Amino acid sequence: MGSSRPGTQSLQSRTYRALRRSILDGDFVPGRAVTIRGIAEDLGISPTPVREALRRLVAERALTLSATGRVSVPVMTREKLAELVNARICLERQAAIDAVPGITDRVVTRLVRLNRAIDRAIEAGDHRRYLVTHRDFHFTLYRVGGGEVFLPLIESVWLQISPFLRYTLSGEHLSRYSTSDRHVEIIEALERRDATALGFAVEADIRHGIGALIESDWNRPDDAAAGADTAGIRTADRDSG
Amino acid sequence: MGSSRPGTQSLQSRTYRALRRSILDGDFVPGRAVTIRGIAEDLGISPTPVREALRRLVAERALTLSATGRVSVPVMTREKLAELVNARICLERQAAIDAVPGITDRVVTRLVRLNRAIDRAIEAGDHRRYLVTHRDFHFTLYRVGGGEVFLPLIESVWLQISPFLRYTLSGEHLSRYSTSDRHVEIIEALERRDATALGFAVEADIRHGIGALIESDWNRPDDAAAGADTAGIRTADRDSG
DNA sequence: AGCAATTATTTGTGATCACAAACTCCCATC
DNA sequence: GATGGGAGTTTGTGATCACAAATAATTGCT
Repeated sequence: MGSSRPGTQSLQSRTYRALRRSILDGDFVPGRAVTIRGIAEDLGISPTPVREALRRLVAERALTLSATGRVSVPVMTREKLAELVNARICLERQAAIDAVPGITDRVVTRLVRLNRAIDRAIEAGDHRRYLVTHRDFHFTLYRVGGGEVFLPLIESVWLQISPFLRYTLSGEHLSRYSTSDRHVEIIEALERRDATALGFAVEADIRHGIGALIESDWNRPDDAAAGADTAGIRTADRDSG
Repeated sequence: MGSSRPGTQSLQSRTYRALRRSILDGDFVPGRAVTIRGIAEDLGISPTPVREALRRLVAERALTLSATGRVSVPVMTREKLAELVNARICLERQAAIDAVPGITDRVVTRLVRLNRAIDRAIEAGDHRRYLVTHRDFHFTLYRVGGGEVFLPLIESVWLQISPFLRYTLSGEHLSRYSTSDRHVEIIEALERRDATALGFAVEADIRHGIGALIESDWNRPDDAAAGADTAGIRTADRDSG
């Protein structure tokens, strides 16, 4: 309504999408504080729509709200990562299984193409492109059967994991923990329309792709996290009661 | 910061909790439009914190945002309910299983007491009290092992189902589809610390408690939904892309 | 130099206002 | 009587402002 042109969507919405994409692409550093006015100035808009976008991301657990009302990128802990992996497994396995009846050869072809794109990104060492194509692969599958319930839940979990991937999936990790071979299992199960095998393949993909990193030394300090609370999660959400 | 007293929490937060409780308790009628200024006037506050609270509930999928920016209580469809039941099963089964290591006799005792309270609410035909105690039973269990990942996801699913329960769990349904016996199975599995049996018990509880209603004639028109879009879900979320 | 207290700046919160789009209601027309 | 158009009202959006709390910077003291 306050839009200048009819076709234009709200500023809050565009701000939300921009921030969300930045988070998913790994641009947000865990522990970093995010200020309303700071983003508003960067985008050249008023604080109002920025506040709404941030609150929405907080509601989706992509960002955390400190006890003082400060918004920041959450810091990962081993316990939280283990929970996130569990959540990914049970949600995405179900979403994949639900997709089976709607799978067409066209979808499988697209997944094969995306998988090749993932391999190319890994070979090129292109971290950002890896994240994008990898995300595209999974959500292309889940979108087939998933409606308006599972996809938002899965997206919330991905948003919570993404800032953490910034550290783990860089350098040698990117090539070592390649998920490509697991994706081949997924594709083969899809070609056979084998829901059970697909479920196991998805679980294996998630568990080996991220779960293997739980025990690695991912908790190294980071230069960009200076001045932030690195002692643990300060996700003292005032509204959880 | 804008709080008048130090101990007081934000207006937006209190508004959010009030609306959320109303939704969970079944006070919100599916299809009904919710206006920012309307609620603001009811609460005697400015539209600003109300807008934030509503946007948060929209982000948690408790309310839907129409293409024109109007907030309303979502209308249930068979497909969506089936998805929600699936989501409940996979999330809550996992949450229950994760709770097993932390189960103490104290928790079991409390669950037994809550189950008696549920029975009393059913006998008394107290719909509201049934919803409250039933919710308390489940979340008491999930809180034991669940951290900050599973609980918000489960809460989001419950928020989506709650407005729908208003219609189904009234009158004869309340007594017929009593979940008490399934809860006994849950308690027995907990006493044996049997995670596998617990998972099946939770799944059975959800599937028979709500899933059985999918095929019943729940889609009857409602007096209070007058003037609302009853043809289906108008959840044209502008930000899903 | 190290540390505590004080000042200055930044930041979130909530109210108010202006604007345009959407909705409602009414009436004219077929 | 049903339908289409137009004035009046309602509503969401975003900007701006005032205020208080929180953080940062600085000063003063030991």
